[in-house]
Amino acid sequence: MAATTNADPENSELRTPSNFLREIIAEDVSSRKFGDAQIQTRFPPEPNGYLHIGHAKAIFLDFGLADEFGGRTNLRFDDTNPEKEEQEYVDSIQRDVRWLGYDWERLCYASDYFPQLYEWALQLIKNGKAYVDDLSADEIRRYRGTLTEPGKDSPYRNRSVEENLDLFVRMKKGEFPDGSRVLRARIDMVSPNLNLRDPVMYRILHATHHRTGDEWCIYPMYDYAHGQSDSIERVTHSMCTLEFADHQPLYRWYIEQLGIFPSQQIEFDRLNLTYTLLSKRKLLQLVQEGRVRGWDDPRMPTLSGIRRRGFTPEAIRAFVASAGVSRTNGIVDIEMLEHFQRDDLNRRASRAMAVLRPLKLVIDNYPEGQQEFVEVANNPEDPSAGTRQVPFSRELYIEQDDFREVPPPKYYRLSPGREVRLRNAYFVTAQSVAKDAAGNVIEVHCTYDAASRGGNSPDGRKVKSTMHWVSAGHAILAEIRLYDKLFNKISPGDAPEGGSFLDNLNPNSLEVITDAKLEPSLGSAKLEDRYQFERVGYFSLDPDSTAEKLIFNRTLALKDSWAKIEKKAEAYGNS
RNA sequence: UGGGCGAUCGUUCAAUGGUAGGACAGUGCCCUUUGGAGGCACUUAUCCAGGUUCGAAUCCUGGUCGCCCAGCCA
Repeated sequence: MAATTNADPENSELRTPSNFLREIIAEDVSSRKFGDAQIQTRFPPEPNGYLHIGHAKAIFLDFGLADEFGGRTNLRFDDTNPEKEEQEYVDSIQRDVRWLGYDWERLCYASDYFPQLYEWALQLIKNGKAYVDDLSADEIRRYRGTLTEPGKDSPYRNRSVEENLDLFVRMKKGEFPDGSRVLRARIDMVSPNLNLRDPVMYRILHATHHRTGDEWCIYPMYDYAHGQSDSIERVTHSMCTLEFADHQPLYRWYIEQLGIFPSQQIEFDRLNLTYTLLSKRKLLQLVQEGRVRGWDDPRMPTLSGIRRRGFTPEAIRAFVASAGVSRTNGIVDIEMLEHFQRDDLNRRASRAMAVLRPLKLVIDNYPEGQQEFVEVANNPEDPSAGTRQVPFSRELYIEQDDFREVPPPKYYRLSPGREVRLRNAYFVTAQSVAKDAAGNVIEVHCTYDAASRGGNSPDGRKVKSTMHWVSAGHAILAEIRLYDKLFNKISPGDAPEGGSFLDNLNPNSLEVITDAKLEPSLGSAKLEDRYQFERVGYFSLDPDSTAEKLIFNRTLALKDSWAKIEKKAEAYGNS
């Protein structure tokens, strides 16, 4: 299996109308640019952090496009910098790619190509295309020139092939300390493209690599490793993000000098989301400083974070497909992601009743000690999901928000004298309230209409509101974690004057409710189950959950038009 | 400021010289045993100035604005 996307053109769900990447590939296929070679792509993360929603776009494109053209995709770890890379990240990346719904043809590592890359470096030296430079990092930077000034040649640029060979071999043997020498490509110190001003190919790094251990003490740079790795894997279309566009001439230069398979690089725009930070470095900082609980904190934009939050791969794929691809740098509204997630969950999530902030509701004319079961649809969107029995009794919990002693305009829920429907159960009319010493309503007393069982009155009486409820005597207790945006600024990476991006953190991004009341069926919830707590939002079990203590995460709240009305009223001066 | 890339509704992606369209967001109405979902409708865009053409978002010229590049990171 290559990928679980849509090889079938009939299945248009994930098809965007058209995009420039698909057109390039289609053109290359019809012109037989690569002869009989199949379309080959690769997803090439560096294992130096966890994958995030931005990577989902690259994954979707790399795997999805290859699949569309009957091609294959490799997962390749770009592990050329041992100082930042770890096995933990290698593992998490594989887990996340699979979770998104993709499987790779081959699992590759740039480090597997170290011997070949080394041989090729020797070849370039012999051809006079590479040299060992003794300049310090600082000197190299100064010799490179600037954006507007040309660079100048290193005094070591014209060493003999023999001397370069000798020095490079000894670099590999470990005869020199870190930073003392580098191998550079001999290209053009006055090129307007800085990447072509004799770029470094190898640096000395006496560091232990997570896969090759201490076998190497010289490591190839990204530019020297990436194109050749593509070429080795016979990658036809090497898609990467826009910031690498300036590297393309160098990518081609190495391949041409070596005369190897002509992989081609194509750049597309990165995914940016409002209120979302997608910088690996800054996400790492949040984790290291304990600003979040870890890489999989449900507020994190990492795939492991949003997975824990309850997001689904189907929704993420649909979102990424719909957001499209281009070469502009824009920022997609986070609400678009949320829309696709709600849309997916609305179709699939089992409905349940849960009261987050309980208020006791007592039905005075319901016989004490009596209980009954009402039949409830598991998913009104999907009759095949069946029904379940939910216990009902004299004492219930309703949501605090669902009762107002003095109802504001347009408030349809329960208030003294008003009749509403308890979902799937009965009509009730509020009669009186009980208050604590501070004057807070702690109990609402009501009467019910026994003839309205199931939720309809035989006389055709209408009510304006339907509310969820949980039988007090049957309720199970749970902790609920409510999440809000991690940052309260559209572009969280933009630091305020004299501050840092941490100043943009939303102090209220996590709210924990410890005494939510759930209907009994929720007691058997499993990690992979998705629920809609009716009228509240989408929820799923958190891995912290135990048999003794249920913990649910709110994936997303339901759209709330009453909240909108309330907010508007407030804006108009509480009229 | 040298080089590269780009510019279409508020946002995002289409339209490949021939009716500027979809999605998200927003607004209004309808419907509803979730103030959810659904349905209908509405609002809003081709960066600017010239040119080519019967016809330009698209091609040409010149501007303007934005992003990226001066790691022995990727």
